[in-house]
Amino acid sequence: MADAPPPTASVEIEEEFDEGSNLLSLPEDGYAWKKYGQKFIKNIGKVRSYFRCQRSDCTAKKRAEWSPSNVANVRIIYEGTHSHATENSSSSSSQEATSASSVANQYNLYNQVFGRQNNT
DNA sequence: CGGCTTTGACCCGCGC
DNA sequence: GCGCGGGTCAAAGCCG
Repeated sequence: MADAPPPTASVEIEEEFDEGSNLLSLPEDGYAWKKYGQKFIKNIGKVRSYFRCQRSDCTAKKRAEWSPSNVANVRIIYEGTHSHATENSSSSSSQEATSASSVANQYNLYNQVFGRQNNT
């Protein structure tokens, strides 16, 4: 059986968020992501950020794409699969991908990409 | 002090 | 065959 997840999958899921709906609240999956690159794709006229799971056993990747003129509209693309549960250790049971309603804001993507909170 | 983040440069693949 | 784009890695800096 397919023990190892088929790396053939390019993009798993795409989610779109807009400020008017969630108001600067990226869907924190509860995973720890490490930004390893950011580039402006003129082909689509958008900025693309690349995130990777910090776990060594986790090959999951996260991609953030938004327009420089509309940073409120961010498209998150999840690539790969997580081999470990979320850091949000709540119910060590099943993590339903159906409702990822995690209110965990430990990682603010907006703070990572749009500008860290420089509070003095 | 450690950890994480950021930027630049380099590399490879594909298209024509 | 060459050029360009996209993607990744590395190093350094800063913050808590």
